[in-house]
Amino acid sequence: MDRTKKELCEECDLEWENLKNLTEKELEIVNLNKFKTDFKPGEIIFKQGSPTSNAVFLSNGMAKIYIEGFDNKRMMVGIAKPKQLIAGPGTFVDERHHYSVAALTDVSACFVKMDVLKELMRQNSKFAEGWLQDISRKALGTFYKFLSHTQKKMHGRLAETLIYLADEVHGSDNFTMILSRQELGELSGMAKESVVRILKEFSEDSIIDDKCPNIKIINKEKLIMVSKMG
Amino acid sequence: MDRTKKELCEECDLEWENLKNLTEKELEIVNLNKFKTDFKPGEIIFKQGSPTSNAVFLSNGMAKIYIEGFDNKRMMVGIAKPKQLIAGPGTFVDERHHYSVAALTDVSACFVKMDVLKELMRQNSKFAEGWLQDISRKALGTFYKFLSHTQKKMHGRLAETLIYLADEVHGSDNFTMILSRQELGELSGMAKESVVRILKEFSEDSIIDDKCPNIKIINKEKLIMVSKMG
DNA sequence: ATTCCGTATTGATATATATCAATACGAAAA
DNA sequence: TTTTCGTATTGATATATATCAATACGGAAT
Repeated sequence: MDRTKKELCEECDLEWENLKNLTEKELEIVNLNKFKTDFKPGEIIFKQGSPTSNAVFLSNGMAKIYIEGFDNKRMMVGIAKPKQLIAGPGTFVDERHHYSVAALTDVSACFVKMDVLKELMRQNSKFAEGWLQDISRKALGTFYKFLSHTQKKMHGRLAETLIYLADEVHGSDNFTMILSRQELGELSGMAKESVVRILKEFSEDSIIDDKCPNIKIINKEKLIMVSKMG
Repeated sequence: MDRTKKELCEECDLEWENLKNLTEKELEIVNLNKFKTDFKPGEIIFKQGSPTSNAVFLSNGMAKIYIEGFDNKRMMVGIAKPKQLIAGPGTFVDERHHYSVAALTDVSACFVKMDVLKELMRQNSKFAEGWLQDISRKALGTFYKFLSHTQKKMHGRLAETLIYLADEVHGSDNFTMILSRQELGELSGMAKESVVRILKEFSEDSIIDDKCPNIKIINKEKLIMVSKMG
């Protein structure tokens, strides 16, 4: 992590959808109160338990969002990409992060003072509503993930995870797997060995093509079928 | 359900904490746009998939909030009490309920037009912020429940559920169990038979005293211990 | 009081899944 | 090139938990 690099990053101004609800003047304030930092793979962007003093936007790269639970076990919540606000639900509750975020690839991140965003939220009701929408959408996502973890079996959950990676993260059925088997397990709620075995089954059934760091979904229909209660 | 009973219900004006952020005038608007309905145990207050046209506040009684998942299985999210806003995360996303709510006891509920609340949210930034806090707090709760379902074993989850019922729902270690074993299972993520067996163990270990509809937590320390990774 | 029906309880069994242990592989370092 | 080390893979086994089946219980209806 290189905190010396502190500069304006014009290129990520309008990344978060909700920033479009700000006026020129308000956006200016945001620009004056942000700074950029770079991270290498594996480096922690912020840590569970630390104060939510800044909101984070990735301008480049991907990061994993995860909770450090009991017994040193981790639960991965999802993968953060550019255009998203990363600021946990603790922001409006206890001003503490309730999960950690770590870079998966090279990452450029913009930090924006949370006080500034909160103040803008109070001034601009469109912005407030957008933020409500953002939080709601994420809560809903967590909800459904919770449901599938509770009710689906491993095959279904792993299929779901692959679909998530293809559709939501990479936007393609042919992508480079940036997660280790361990991490895939943390994301789909199973042991790494189970990930390996099921991935192998999917390969044998010609549902996916798993060439080391590259994953290609061959039979999406079947994968979707498995994900719905496989 | 008796929809003919439509009257102002003065007694529940200030129940939801966030309503305190409204002015007299704004509160007046809320009062003009609400109506009261009564429900009997088992009756559905609103159903998953239906439009979020109204926010609901209970002025009396308790209700279960649950998701109807795959394969007719249910997942109970929690128990709603008076003083709380019941309006799922769909409100700001797709204007659909993502869970159902059904009365567990006799219930009196106030329905308030969602459009009215949303408009007030746009006018009054304190109210908007309060709503953000409310949603965040709930999201955080879901988060931790998710974590414990993923990482704890049955004993820990059931202990946690009992603590939830005592502390959050009834405010006493001595309460009447309003949930069936089936429902207890839906709330703690296990089969009803498992609930029965573990409850019996807790009784044998003198952690609880289970006299049919009444539950008394005798050894809270031990129950807490079990809940933390039992 | 007797019947009836849903829920609770109990025991036996099946199944999903984690854990443990051993080995293989592949990239970085020497 | 060889060594080293973390990750991946595979197989064997243990364990948690669900499911199935039978019975018991308690309140509502007759």
